Formats: sequence, C-alpha cells, structure tokens
Amino acid sequence: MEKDIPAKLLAPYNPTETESRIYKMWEESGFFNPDVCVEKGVTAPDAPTYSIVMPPPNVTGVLHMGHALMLTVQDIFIRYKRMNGFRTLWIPGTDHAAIATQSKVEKDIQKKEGKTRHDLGREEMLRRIEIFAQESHDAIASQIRVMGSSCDWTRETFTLDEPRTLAVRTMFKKMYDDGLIYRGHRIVNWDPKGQTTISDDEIVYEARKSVLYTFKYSKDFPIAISTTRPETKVGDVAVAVHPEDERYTQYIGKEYDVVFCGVPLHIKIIADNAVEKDFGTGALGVTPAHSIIDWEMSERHNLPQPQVINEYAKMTVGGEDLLGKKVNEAREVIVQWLRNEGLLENEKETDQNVATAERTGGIIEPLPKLQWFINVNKPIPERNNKTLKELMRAPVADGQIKIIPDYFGKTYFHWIDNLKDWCISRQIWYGHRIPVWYRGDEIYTGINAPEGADWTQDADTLDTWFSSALWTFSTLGWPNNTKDLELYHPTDMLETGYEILFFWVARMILMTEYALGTIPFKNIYLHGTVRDSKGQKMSKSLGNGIDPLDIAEKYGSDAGRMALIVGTAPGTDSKVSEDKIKGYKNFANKIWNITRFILTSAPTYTDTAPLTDLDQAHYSAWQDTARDITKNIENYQLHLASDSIYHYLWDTFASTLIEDSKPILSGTDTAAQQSRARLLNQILRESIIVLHPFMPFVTEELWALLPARPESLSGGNNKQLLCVTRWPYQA
RNA sequence: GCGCGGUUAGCUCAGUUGGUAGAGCGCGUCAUUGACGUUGACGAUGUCGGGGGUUCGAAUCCCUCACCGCGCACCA
Repeated sequence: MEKDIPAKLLAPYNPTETESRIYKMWEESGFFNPDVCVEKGVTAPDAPTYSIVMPPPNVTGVLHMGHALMLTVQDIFIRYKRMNGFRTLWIPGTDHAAIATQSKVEKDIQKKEGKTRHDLGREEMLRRIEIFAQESHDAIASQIRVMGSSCDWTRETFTLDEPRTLAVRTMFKKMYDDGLIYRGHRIVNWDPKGQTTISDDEIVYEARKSVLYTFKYSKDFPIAISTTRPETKVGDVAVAVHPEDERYTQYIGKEYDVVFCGVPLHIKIIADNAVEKDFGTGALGVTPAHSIIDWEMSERHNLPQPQVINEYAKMTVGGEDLLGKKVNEAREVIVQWLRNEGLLENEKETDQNVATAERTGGIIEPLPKLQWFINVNKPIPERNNKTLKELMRAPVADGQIKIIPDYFGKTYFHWIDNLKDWCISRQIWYGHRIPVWYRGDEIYTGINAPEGADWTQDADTLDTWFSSALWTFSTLGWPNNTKDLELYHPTDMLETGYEILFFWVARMILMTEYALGTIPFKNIYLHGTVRDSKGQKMSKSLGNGIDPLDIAEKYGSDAGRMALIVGTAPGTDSKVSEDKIKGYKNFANKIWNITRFILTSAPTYTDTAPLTDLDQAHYSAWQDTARDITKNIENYQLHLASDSIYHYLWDTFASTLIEDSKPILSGTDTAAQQSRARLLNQILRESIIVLHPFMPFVTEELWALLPARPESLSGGNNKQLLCVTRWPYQA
C-alpha cells in the first residue's frame, strides 16, 4: 500500500506556523481539563489524580526565561502524567504582587504625569493599577499558551479575585479568633521610599563602606560609645555594657543628664549580654526606636522608646540645624558638632551591611509602629499545641514533603529556626484590605463589613504572600468543600525557584498545616536561576534578557523548551544562549526529516512482519532507552531524560539505523525490507510519543501526519491527539 | 561568624548505589548535490581545584586547604 506523503513534510519544519495552530487545537479539544478527559473516555473515571498549581506570575510585566523554565518543567510532568492515564490537573493563575505592582504603576505615573499616588487618591490609583494588571495578565496568559503549557484555563485564578478574597478573609478571621494574628506596637522594617512596612524576608542587604565614629555624649560623660549613625543618638536613653566588662562595672545603674547637640538626654548605664565587649569601646548607645536590638534591650530594661526619625527618614527633634533634616544631612551636622566640641575620639572606616527594600531599593529605617503580625510561637490547641513554626517544620523533617534537590532542606530548617513573628500589614493600597473594622474602641473582624453605621475599615492591606500562602487550596475552592479540593489536594508537586523557598513555600506549608491539617504538596521541585551565556542574571537593566516570545518567533517554543531543560539539573543555575536554542531548532527539523525519510523510503510494510534478529536487537535497545527515559522522568531527572531522547533520535536512530537501512530498503531481500520498514515505523511512532512532553508541538504535528494503524498495536493509534495518547513504557 | 552549593576538555555543563573520563558548541581532516536550507565519518584537547586518607580500584566516600557563588546572622 503506497502512502501519499503529506506535502507539508517536503519542506523544512516551520515551527511558527505550526505552534499557534496546534495550541488552538489542544484548547478546543478540552483535554487540558481533566473533567473533559473523563467525559470523552481518555481518562478512567477512577484514575489516580495528579495535580500542580502553577506558581502565579506577578502581573508586573511580561514573562522571562525563568518563567519559561518553570512552565516547561511543569508541563513536562503534566503531559507525562496525563499520557500515563492520570486524572491530571494543572491550574494556571496570576499574582497581584501588591507592592511590586503598585510601585511599578506609581513609577510610570510619576514619570509620565509627574503625580504621586496621593495626588490621585486611593480610588483612582487602584483603578489605574487594575488597568495595568489586566493588560499585564493578558500578555502573560498569552505567553503561557505560546510556551505550550497544557493547563486548564477553565480553572484560571488570580490572587485578588473574589473566591481568593473569600479565602483570605476566612483565613484572617480564623487566625484572629485563634489569637495567631495580633495587632502590636513594635519596631518594624519601614521603607521610607515605598512608605510601607516590609517583612524581614523582603530586605536585601547591601555591603557598603561606612564610618564608625567613637565619641562621648558630653565632656563629663564617663563612657565613649561607637556608632555609624550618630544622628540616631539624639534618641538614646541608655548606654549598655557587657555585665562582665570590668572597665564599666562601676557605672552600671548610674544615670546621667546630658545635652547632646542641643537635645537633652537622660542616659542610664545598663548591663546586657547582647553587648559585645570587643566591638568599638564595648559600650553601646541604646536607641530603642531606631534599632531592632536596641528596641529589644529597651523592652528588657523597661526603658522609654522616644522616636526621633519619622516615616520620611527626617529628624523630628533638635533645633533648626537638625529638625526636619534628612538622616544623612543630620549625620553631618552632628559629626561637625562633635568635632567642634572636641568630643570625637576616633573615626574609622568600616564595612556595613545596609538594609534595603527589595522592591523599591529604599534604605530601611527601623521604626516603632502599630502593625498586624502572625505569631509563629503560640501553641495551637487544635493542632496538639504545636506552634506555626513547628507545623511548618514537621512535614519536611519527617519526609512527608520531599525537596528536590534534598540539600535545600537544611536551608529551610535554618530559616525556620531564625524566624520571628511575621508582619503582615502593608501601608499600600493595592492588595487584600485587612478585614478589620473599627468604631471607637470596638474592633470587628469578619468576611464582610459589620452592620451599622460609622465603622471604618483598617486602611492597610495584607502582605501579598499572605494570599499566596493559601494558593494550593484557595485555587481549589477553599473554604468551600468542593469536589476539586477533595480530588486534587494535597497537590503532587510544587515547582518553583529556590529564591522563594522562604517567602512562599514555607508559608504555604504553614497555612495548609494550620487550616487543613495536611500538606500542600508532596514534592517541591526547585529550579535554579536562568542566566545568560556569560553567567549573568538576566535582567531588564542589563538588557541581556531573552524574551520567550522572541524565541518562539525565531526558533519555536519546542526549541526553547529543550534548551532550558537539557543539562539543567534541579536546583542548579543554568545558562542559555541563542546558539543552544538554535541547536534544538535543528533537532526539530531533524525529526521532521526522519519522518519524511521513513514515510517516503519505508512506506509499505505489514504490522506483523517478523523482525530479523538484528532488528529485534535494535528494537530492544530502543525499549531500554525508553524505559530509562521513563525512569529519569519519574526521578525528576529531566536533564537526563531530555538528553537521552535527543541523542537516541539523532545519533542512534538517524545516524546509525537509518543510514544502515538505506541499502536494505533498496535491496532485494524482501523479508529484511519488511522487518526494517516495520522497525523504523514502530520506533518512530514510539519515540514521537516519548518526545512529546519535551517538544509537544512538533510531535503533535508529526503524529497527525503518520498513517493510521490499528489501535491494538503498541504505540497506540493516531486518530486521537498525541497529548492523550498512552505512554508506551513503564519505568 | 554559622550553613549550603560549586571547582571536570578552549567555552557551557552532564556524570543516580566507587569499576580504565562524557555531551553540546567551538576546533582539525575527509566525505557528501543528500531523507536533512539545519548532512555524515574520523580526530585532537583533561594528572576531574590542591594535599592527605579509606579501597584491589576514587571525579564519585572521608578529612583538610584554597578560590568562586549563595543563604542566614552580625552590622554599636
């Protein structure tokens, strides 16, 4: 039976033309929705489930190669599991990314219109942000499709949509009622640039050179102190020394009144173990309101906590030489005053880590403020009196949750051990508004505003990671008892970058253990950072980023996917270059030509033709390779699996088998011809299936071009789409 | 200061229970008008960061040192 060769196969493979058409076809098939798969009979109704909730990209812009890697890894597992008959669900979504999005829009407005958010007002500002977020969302959703992601768009979610708002408010109330969320006047990380508090994890330390000044408050003060921030010293209430420092024991307990740069101070000498004898003079000026450890000391010693710097990082005390000055100007004034008074004993250059805000770059001013916190150390009766800290530690420690690669477990525990209460309130407008209302002395917490007049809602919003922390179950319908929640939770895998292990992964475990008493996911697959060919992080400012859309346009998404996966072990950073991507574009064309050759040179054969011993050996070798690939996927070794299928197809199948076949196929031994024709067709079919999770587009296209065959044969029949065709091998 | 990674060919990186070193790109020689615009064959290049140990045998396990990257803490 002579087959007609599809005309398309005679030209080189054209990924751009193919990919958008194929994605549309997949979407119309409905097969990315597990319910449709069951309905259409491609998945058994009682099949085991496999679920991933997509880490929602921030609606701050467009996707970069890091997102492309994340989508590729998840899509490979999802497609693999779907092809293995699992009831497979991958939920897509986006994140409102509160601070990041608001500051992006604020910057744009400042640049274009010269206005601040306060000029616009809360309502108008939010309207502007929502327009931006919507546009950004649309771009992202289209990019996710371009990458070939087989996610279920009918279940798409957004961290700020209505069902998620219900989840957030329900959780807030539950934690408030359990005494885990509290409001407290505490020293927090204040970002003067973003005009908001931030959590400890949103701080980035920058190493800088700084000057350490050593001086006395006044001529008759007995002890010299050292500081890099003389301007804060107008807020000092004590000098702390180590209890066993003989130089100072005689002064402990004494109190002094001094006038420091025009500001009267009352200084008590205290002893505290937190002071290091060997640093500076071994004596520390205690500034409770503007230093975290000083605040803690002041709590221990019952000291006053006067604030001398405001939210705009300006001085609030002193004469006209100080009052209203920015902190670094005030520093100069005070240093000059110390020099004039002859109080400055020493200035020395020193290394300093300056705390800056991750999103805005603003220098953090520790300030005492009234904020909302989550208590991570309070025993929870309904969880066997375990604390949130213990709840988030346990499932990783006892292996219920597996981290890949496992050495990140240590980093995880180390972080938990240093964890303090989580500050969750933010003074920004975009985000989940805190569901607390006030009327005089009354406080109300609930899903909706309380009945009655004169209630005012708390002006703050929640840290964006609060809503993200509920992600695995809020996306499945919680707090409602949905069928999805029952079927797909706990999810099977969380695939994300190691840089958000603390921000996100840990907090998801915390919230899920607390609210549901279970784990959010069974496995955490951590990918590394995607870098450019020189090893630099891709970033807008460096201009070295590669846009996944450009790659799709130039080389096809299949090629981009392979370039990201091959050689990228879990947890390790990877480098991608256009050369590498180009190599996999060539590979797509190679398979295209392999198919062309087989369909033109070995088109006639019977499926029952006996295989020669040699061909049987070739087939066994392929089967071994396929089982190996299967095993590697099961073991999360995608870099090995993708490399094997690539080398098998190019070096073994094309360069050896096909080359050797030429004389056989054009020879006169019909038995050998039949055997070889059958072998080539069989391996081609099976290898297209095995390659599909990695390069879904070109394989789906080729699958449709293969001649039809009986369903009973290994490798399936191609009347059905490849994406729901059964995987041929077990590990 | 504590912890976690890394160090393998010119470049970028694999190497899953220890068994005489691998890939891609690049480089060299030859072939090929071809199933392949994007081909094939052959080849060169490594004391697997240094030192020590365990072992019949170490890139792989242990100790130690050096350098690079990262996290946490300190940051008066």
